[in-house]
Amino acid sequence: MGRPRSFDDADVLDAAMHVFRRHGYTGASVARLEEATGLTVGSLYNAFGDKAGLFRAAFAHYVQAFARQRLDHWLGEEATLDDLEAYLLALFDLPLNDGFGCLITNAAVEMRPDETFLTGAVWPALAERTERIDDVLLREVGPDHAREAGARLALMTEGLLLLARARRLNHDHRTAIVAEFSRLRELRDSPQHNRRRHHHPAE
Amino acid sequence: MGRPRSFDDADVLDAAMHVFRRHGYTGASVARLEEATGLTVGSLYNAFGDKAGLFRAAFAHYVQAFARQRLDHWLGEEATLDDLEAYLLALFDLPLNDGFGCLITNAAVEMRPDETFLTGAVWPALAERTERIDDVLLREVGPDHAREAGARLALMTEGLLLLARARRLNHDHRTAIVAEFSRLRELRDSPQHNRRRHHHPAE
DNA sequence: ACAATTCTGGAATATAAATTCTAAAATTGA
DNA sequence: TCAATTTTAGAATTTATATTCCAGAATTGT
Repeated sequence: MGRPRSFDDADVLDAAMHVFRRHGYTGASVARLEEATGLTVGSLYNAFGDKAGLFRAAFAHYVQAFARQRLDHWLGEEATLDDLEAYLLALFDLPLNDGFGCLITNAAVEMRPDETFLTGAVWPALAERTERIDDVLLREVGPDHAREAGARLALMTEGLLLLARARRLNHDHRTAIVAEFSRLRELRDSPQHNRRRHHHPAE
Repeated sequence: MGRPRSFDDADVLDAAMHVFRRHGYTGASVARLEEATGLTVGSLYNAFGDKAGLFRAAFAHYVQAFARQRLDHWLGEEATLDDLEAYLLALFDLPLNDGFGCLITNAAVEMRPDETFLTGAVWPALAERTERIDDVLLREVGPDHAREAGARLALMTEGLLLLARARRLNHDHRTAIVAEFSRLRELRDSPQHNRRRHHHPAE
């Protein structure tokens, strides 16, 4: 049924998502997207409708194949404070800290006027991140502290990603994260703390 | 020497800065800027050169007449942790929390590709904010803790402003700020803490 | 009062960008 | 092999937007 595509969707979206991450939505010209993806406008429009459609697909790809990947890797069911710390500290090194930031955070700023995209795509992506962090905290420091610690870490995480894009992340910020986690570990390990530790009764 | 301007620069820049804050740089069309400022393109271009020049002026105006104003008000030479807390908590209420965020934070994301503007305008504006916060902390919690606390608050502050633009700021974040400051006060008031309190010997 | 200067309004233009279109190419199923 | 279908390439077009231009208005200094 017709001529088959000469490209792999995932490859194209991967290239596109990096262009959008670097240049932003408006700064990413169709010419640049052609160059980066290796496709011509015709194919791009045939496959994704228009530039906005390509962006939606690239954003969804970033969330699903990149952000969620990292969440699954570091913040799974068994994740500890160490894992959560490692998840955040990775933002300080390559390949993550390449100076272009996180597409979700960037989109939260640039796509703000597009209510539909903001609430329909950005909010869920942000929520996924914070919920995963909250899950770890709930298990590790217990419900008494998880809420406050979660909100604090949410602020710090978005701050990290903002400063990463501004190329203003430095070693002091890293130290602050490390210190934050040594404090969270104290919270976890304090004996008089009536947290409910996470158990797997069936195992 | 020629016809005088029919408008006040500060008024125009005030209107322009709000347009840029809402819509971003590219999203702010010249037509919208005309409407908001009450000037026509001719006058706008005569006064500021081009759209980029108007943006630079509006950004500088935001920093000087708005952001620095707030810093001077809350984070002066005598500012305490209470003042710093109030400075941050104001971000949760109107008129500050109008859902469009901070022009500096927004520009850090959107203007990232413009190296000249990023390093020449955004970096100094960000630095002004963090340095003022650090000054307060240095006096209040002492040099031993100021560095770490400063980095943590820098992250939290940028996180606040990011989430404010995404319309994702909620009461938990507010609680996290309040909790953070009750902890900083403990640090300040802890007797065994060998901080050097701020004195004015000449007074 | 008049020359010089600067500002204003808005139409005209230029520029840059996204989008559409068309002919050719590559495939499948009959 | 041929009809039907989809993709591809890139030129042509459209659209949106910034920018320029110019004639007229408003001022100052001489």
